[in-house]
Amino acid sequence: SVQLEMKALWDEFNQLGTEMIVTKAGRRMFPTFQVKIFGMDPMADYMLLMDFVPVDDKRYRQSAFPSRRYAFHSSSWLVAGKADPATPGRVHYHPDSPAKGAQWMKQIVSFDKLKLTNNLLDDNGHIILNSMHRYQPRFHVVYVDPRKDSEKYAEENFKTFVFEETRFTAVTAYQNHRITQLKIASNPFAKGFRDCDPEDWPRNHRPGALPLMSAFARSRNPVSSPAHQ
Amino acid sequence: SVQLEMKALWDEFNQLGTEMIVTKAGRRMFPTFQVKIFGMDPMADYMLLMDFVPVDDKRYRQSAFPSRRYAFHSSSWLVAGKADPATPGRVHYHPDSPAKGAQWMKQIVSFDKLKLTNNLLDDNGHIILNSMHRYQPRFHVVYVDPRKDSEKYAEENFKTFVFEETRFTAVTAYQNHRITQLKIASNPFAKGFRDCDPEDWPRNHRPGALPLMSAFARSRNPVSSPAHQ
DNA sequence: TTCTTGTCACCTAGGTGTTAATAT
DNA sequence: ATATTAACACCTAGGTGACAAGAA
Repeated sequence: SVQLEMKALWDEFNQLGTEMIVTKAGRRMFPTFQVKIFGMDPMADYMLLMDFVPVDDKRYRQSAFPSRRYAFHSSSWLVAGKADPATPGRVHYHPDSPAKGAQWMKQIVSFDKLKLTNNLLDDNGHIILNSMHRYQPRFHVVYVDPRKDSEKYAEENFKTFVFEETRFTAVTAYQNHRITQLKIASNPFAKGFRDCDPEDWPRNHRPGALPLMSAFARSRNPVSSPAHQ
Repeated sequence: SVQLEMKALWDEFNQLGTEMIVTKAGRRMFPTFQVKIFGMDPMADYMLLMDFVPVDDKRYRQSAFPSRRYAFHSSSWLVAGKADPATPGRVHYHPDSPAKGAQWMKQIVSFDKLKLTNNLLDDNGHIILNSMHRYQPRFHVVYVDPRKDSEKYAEENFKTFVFEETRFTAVTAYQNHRITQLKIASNPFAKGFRDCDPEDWPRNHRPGALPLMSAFARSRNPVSSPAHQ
């Protein structure tokens, strides 16, 4: 079984409609996809990997609220048509693969080397996504079968885990200002953009104390809640 | 078979009498111990590890040249007596261990996570060394034998490689000023202490063009060559 | 009008030798 | 006199969103 780390944070993002930046060079996800794993055979070898599947066949666009000089986005999504042709469905192997079950289970497994790109010709092995489309990350565990005819057992040696709270829209620039503010508030690398107390975050952000960011986020973008569901 | 990377740099240090800093928190080696490996079974599992053995049973000290106000060291070593009691002979496993032969061979194997400490009570798993003692790094390859009674074959599943040019004296502060200058000139993290042209190093430092540093090093410490052999 | 790109200041994270103070 | 320690400025390396300019 698999447990998603930082679930509280994922939930908070998901509530606003998570967005992930894609760039030509590749951009990490935030939050990072991290899991705790239970119930492996400690002595057996496993490969861990992720892929991303489209949530629907829609292309999104920002609604045409009168935005003064393009400074504000409306933070609500409209369907803009059918999805663009699917991108090459790449897969990201966790760089420690293959490794023993004991190794995977003894600490949190973090996919912090995974990067998202919108460059169809990327040759860095990054995950290629279409901007303005929604995606569902998937996590796969593959048991490395020592038997000679292991291909025959491919089905049973394979297990997939999906956490719906990790869904996101790929974007080249943030659309929902509250997403931006939550990223700034919770990602240590964005600390330079914080203008609130240097306290309270992420120090006090522990499982159980969930909606810490709400008040702060509310004070920024006056536009109401997103319509991503 | 195993090939030492950056051999030219190691030779240059060894010629002056290599010194490695040890600290309580742990200090990396420079140069980093890196090797290219050939002739493994691509499909078999191997563990890679390093340890450090005393070169002799001597304790060293700086000679008592009249040094004005402790500003200069003499850069020559005297035997100060018998070695201190041996430290716990720790071992450093390359963090990618175990891995397949194919994985180890496809790129340079770097021990850049290895740290040296003089703290006998260290609990970070660092290599514990006695300051003012000389050490020989050793590199070991262990074949992970899939057989049930693999312990019986421990001898033949084990291979050790020693590069004498990687010998060094553990120190808490540099003793030979020419070693300091060569570290500053060749270690990117010490760039802040360079006062020469920002060119020429390490850009031009390629195997085949060896004594690039000699002129620069010569111009600093007037004291003659070391006596570490 | 909407979306994308490249550059930038500002961070995190951590590896350097220096230096002054302290320990032996 | 010699050896060790801890704080420090200055680097490498690379992850942030902001912003202005460009593209569609």
